Amino acid sequence: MEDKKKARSSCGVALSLDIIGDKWSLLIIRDMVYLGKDTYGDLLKMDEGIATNVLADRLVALEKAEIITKEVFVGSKSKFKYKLTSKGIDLYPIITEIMYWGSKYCEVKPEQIVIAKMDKQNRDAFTTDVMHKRLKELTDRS
Amino acid sequence: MEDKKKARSSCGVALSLDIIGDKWSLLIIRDMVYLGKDTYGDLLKMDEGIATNVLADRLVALEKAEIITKEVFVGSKSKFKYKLTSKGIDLYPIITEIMYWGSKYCEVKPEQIVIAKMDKQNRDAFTTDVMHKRLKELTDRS
DNA sequence: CTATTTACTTGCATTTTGCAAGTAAATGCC
DNA sequence: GGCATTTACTTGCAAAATGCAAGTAAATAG
Repeated sequence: MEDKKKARSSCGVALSLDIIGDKWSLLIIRDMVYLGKDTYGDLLKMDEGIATNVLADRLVALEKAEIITKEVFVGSKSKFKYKLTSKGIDLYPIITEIMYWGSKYCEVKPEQIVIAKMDKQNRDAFTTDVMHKRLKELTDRS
Repeated sequence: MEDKKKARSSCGVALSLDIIGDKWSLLIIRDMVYLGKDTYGDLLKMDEGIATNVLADRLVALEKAEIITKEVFVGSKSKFKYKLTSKGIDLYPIITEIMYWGSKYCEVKPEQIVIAKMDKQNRDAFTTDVMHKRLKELTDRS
């Protein structure tokens, strides 16, 4: 029953990384917030090829951390819908900064170079837009 | 000799996480950019208690990724100095966003709550200041 | 009522991390 | 010069996280 590991320290960076500092969590959040994915099946199809057991495991962990919620689809019993909480949506600025760094220093696909060329103000506006969209979905039908 | 794993995809987020998406890299960078640490010994003393072999391993990986450089101390042969490159310093905005999220949602130490209460403009200014300081050190004596 | 979809679980190999101890060159001190 | 200490690691082994292939089980579709 007990499974929360003890934190490494009380630094905000370390505490955050204890939750999302693994190989997959942020990629799951990325697809949810940016592409709007909300089912196990869709997330499983992500470009990077996450293993079935790892995805299942991460979804449980993210739910425990209150970053996502899980609910059954209306009018269905075998489909589940995963949704970001506001805590989860708030991870998007982190993802944006990571993407920006990547588009500056790694060989990313062409579309992302557009982001790299934006100035900070435009990037921030873009980020805020995506977050507002998700936050709206969240509050519209709660 | 060959040890570069193939990338999971060409997404900037995934490419970045292939480099810095482990339990320790960003904590090492944090101490270097924020606390100015530059030796193996100092980094080993970080609050979170990194293992000696893991630190050694990460330093090699970060050097290969051109995020840090390693050089001998002037006037010494048994001390090495690790320095961030500009690519490494550019990771700081990511760390700032992670710290901000942590200070908003985790139980961080009191000092960091100050950061959480700043508005975005002030946080960005703070981040830029720290980066400028490190960049200056880097260019002053290259 | 059979086939397919959806969301997983299970078992096992590989990789990464954690922990304790050991090493080895350089330096400090008398 | 010689011995303790500092500095920066390496080594060996245990535990945890990830990767891969296959299997399962309830619900839905036709």
